[in-house]
Amino acid sequence: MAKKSERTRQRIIDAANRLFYHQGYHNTSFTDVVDATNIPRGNIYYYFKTKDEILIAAIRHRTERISAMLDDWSGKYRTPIERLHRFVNILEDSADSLTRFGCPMGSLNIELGKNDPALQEEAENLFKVFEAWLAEQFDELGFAGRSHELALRVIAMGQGISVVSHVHRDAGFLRRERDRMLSMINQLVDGEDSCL
Amino acid sequence: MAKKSERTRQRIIDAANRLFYHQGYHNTSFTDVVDATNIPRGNIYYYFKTKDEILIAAIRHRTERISAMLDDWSGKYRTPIERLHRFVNILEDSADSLTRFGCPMGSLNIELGKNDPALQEEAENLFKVFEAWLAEQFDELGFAGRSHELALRVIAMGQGISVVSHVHRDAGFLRRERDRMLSMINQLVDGEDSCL
DNA sequence: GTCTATAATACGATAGAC
DNA sequence: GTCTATCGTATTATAGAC
Repeated sequence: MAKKSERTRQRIIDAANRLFYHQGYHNTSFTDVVDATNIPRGNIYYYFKTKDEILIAAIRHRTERISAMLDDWSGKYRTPIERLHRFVNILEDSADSLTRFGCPMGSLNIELGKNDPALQEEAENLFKVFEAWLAEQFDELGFAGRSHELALRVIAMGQGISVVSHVHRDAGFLRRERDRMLSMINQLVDGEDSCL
Repeated sequence: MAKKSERTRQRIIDAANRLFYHQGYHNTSFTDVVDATNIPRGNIYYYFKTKDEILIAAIRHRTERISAMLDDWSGKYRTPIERLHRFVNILEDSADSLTRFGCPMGSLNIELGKNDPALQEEAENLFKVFEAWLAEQFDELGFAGRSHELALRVIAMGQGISVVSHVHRDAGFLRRERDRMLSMINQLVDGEDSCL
């Protein structure tokens, strides 16, 4: 079992990640993290020198979790098409939170991109991990020449769907568009003109 | 000519709109507005009782400007297809700022949607105005049954493109995807299967 | 209507006892 | 390593002179 100090550190990161997602980074205060964890201020400062450091640790933790998830999917699903379907079904798995709070990585990047270039660069990795994995799948499907382009397009579709469903609090739109994305992927694999 | 007090009020709204777009609402302080306008604090509070009131006035002003722009386009362009092309070309007109700061209405809605429901409802109108206008164009094209669905989809595509180009600071992606959107609209009008 | 001074509080961060 | 008390500053907002 991990040391207690490691678990404390992780509790801070988990609470911060949730707060930054639900409230936004600049709208979340240090006191919010204290209250959410019941860990005293000074103790949190023992683990992280600044609020920015908490954010960076939170982003890195998210990135690692996503990497692990994608590795798992690469092992669990044998064909690229199954993997792409699994990816698109994130929209279903997270329909409620996407509708309420937007996409965690999209909303964070947009907030940080405005005025915090160093932090946004860290958050950009969340996208890069997904995009590299998606591009692998398109490579395997024989779209080597434009696999990255297809990956970006799939990500952009997911982002657009998340934004609109969030703006209107409309999970129905999200689910309808998810179904469309699944069809488009099927069409691409079947060699039809698929709009992707 | 408008009264001086009206012009002062408008100067506050314009500066706030710019700051909220470039820095985000919660990351913009009252002092930022003071510094940007050179209008003393007390004077700004004479026009707006709270920071939230400045935001609401700024959103309403944006909404009115968009409405006026769309009315102008409805008069200036005679066919729905020309109007849809004009809409998509926003991506070209604003390529630089979209890449640097994201979409003004998308990023604002995402920020406010997290924790400020009353303010987000106001910001949602920015989307509704665009969507109603787009739906009119699809109605005129003979897609009456699904004109709102098509409008939402066009908006979602624009949002997704904006997010991805902002995240990677990649105006090239934005321009390539804009071209694709124009083709998709042409295909839709030509009766081809267009993915829209 | 215009502007300065300042109140009241929230913020990120530190000092130092234990 | 843990925790409390507090510093210095930035924040939104107000009071009140002009």
